[in-house]
Amino acid sequence: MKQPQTGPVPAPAERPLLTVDVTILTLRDDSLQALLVRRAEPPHAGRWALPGGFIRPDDISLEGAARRVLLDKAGIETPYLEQLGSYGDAKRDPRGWSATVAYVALIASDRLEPRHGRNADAASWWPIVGTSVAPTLAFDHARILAAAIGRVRAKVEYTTLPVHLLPAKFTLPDLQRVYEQLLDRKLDKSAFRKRIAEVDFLEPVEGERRAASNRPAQLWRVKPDHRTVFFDRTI
Amino acid sequence: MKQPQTGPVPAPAERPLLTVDVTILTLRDDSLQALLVRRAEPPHAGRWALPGGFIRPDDISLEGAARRVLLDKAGIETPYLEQLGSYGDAKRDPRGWSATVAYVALIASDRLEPRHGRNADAASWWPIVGTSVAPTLAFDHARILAAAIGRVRAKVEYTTLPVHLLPAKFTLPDLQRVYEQLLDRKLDKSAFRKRIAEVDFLEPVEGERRAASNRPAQLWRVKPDHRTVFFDRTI
DNA sequence: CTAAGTTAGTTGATATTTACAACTAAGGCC
DNA sequence: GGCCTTAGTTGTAAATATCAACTAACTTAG
Repeated sequence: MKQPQTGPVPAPAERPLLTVDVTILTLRDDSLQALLVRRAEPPHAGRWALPGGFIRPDDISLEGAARRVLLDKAGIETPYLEQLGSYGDAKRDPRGWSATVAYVALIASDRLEPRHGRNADAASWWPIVGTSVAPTLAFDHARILAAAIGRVRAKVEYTTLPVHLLPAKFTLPDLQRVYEQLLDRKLDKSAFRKRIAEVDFLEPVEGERRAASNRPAQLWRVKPDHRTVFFDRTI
Repeated sequence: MKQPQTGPVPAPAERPLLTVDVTILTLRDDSLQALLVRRAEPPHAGRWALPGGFIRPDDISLEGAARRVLLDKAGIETPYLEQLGSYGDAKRDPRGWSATVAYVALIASDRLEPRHGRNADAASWWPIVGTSVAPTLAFDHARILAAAIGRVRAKVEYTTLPVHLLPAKFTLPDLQRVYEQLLDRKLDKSAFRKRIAEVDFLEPVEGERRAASNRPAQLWRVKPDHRTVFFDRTI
């Protein structure tokens, strides 16, 4: 009666717990920040944690569950969402064998709701310092957060991902500043613009420019069908 | 009684099924091949599938479960193993809400056991054509396999990952041939050697050379503490 | 109304890297 | 010993990156 592929279906009581946890990042006050929620119940009651939750029978998919969590905990809809990886072992949750599917989400600060979903009081934004955040996090969330930061920083080097941290319309100097903040180094203006032009994912917002007490800058938006594109070289 | 972080622990019967599935790749007969097992039991009885299995209470971690599956199904121990991603939704398995954590494994063909573990008769190697394999696979395994191939091909461009498809000792022309096979294009010899030298992850096996009816080539091995390294540029 | 200050956007000169091919090296084979 | 083959290195032209200077377009001060 052997079943080479998977073995028999495990009894319900032997099934591990399965959750999703989301690292939501935004740029506020010139720093990268993550949304954390304070846990009300044990385990780790009182500790800050990544917004997350158990997979429920009415979720349509893992990504759907991540979107549900994002909407419940932060009132945030349809940001950039990418799967980071899964973390699971017998010990990470005292309630039993537990696995979590971690996601990274990016959102422009102008798209944040004034009130963060239904649990606004328990949620707040924390600046990222290095690869972590000031408070001690619940479970293995510090490790997950560090991996999320690492993923984002790595992708900044060779993709257009940072556009998701900007409003719908932005200037090229805006975009360059975001790259520079995330990479923590200065970029050459002409080389930067050449890369952006090469991958051809932006279109000018005709007639609109951002005025200040200097030469106004052209406004751009991402082309309608845009997905994150990769540069031939690093930025 | 609200629990902002995760909600109440779901009743055992509401917990999704959780599996690991592994795409094991090797280079045999000058082609990239994946190990598949034939399913004996429903669902999808008779179909070929990625080796996989349910997470069991005695597994120590997700990666541990992937290693167990690899050992059970293919008699393969400690190859290169990397998490690919997770796939889960309400419909992918008729038995209920199901998620799988997918892994990619690479192994040198000289490390394959003559008999593939305990279910040798039900397991066999299939050449990769494009991004898939000849038989129709069970569940969503075709999609997972395609993602695994894509991941490996992408990483070949900018990492030392292909060393894991070679025996412990190999020559630089051997290594270049592996890169060329995976990338499906010719590489420049001097540029290739420059990249390899830059990242400095190989050491010569002193005194040993591979003889043929021509100039013998230096044998190399990866340095003891080696992990996959990234090139500054593409290979 | 003009000059100064500031940031946007472009251009060009120089240094570095890449691509390509030719070259030398070292073995077996006849 | 000459020839064939593959290993490994070197050199040169073309492409690309780097760096800084330049022009452009606005506001504000006087």
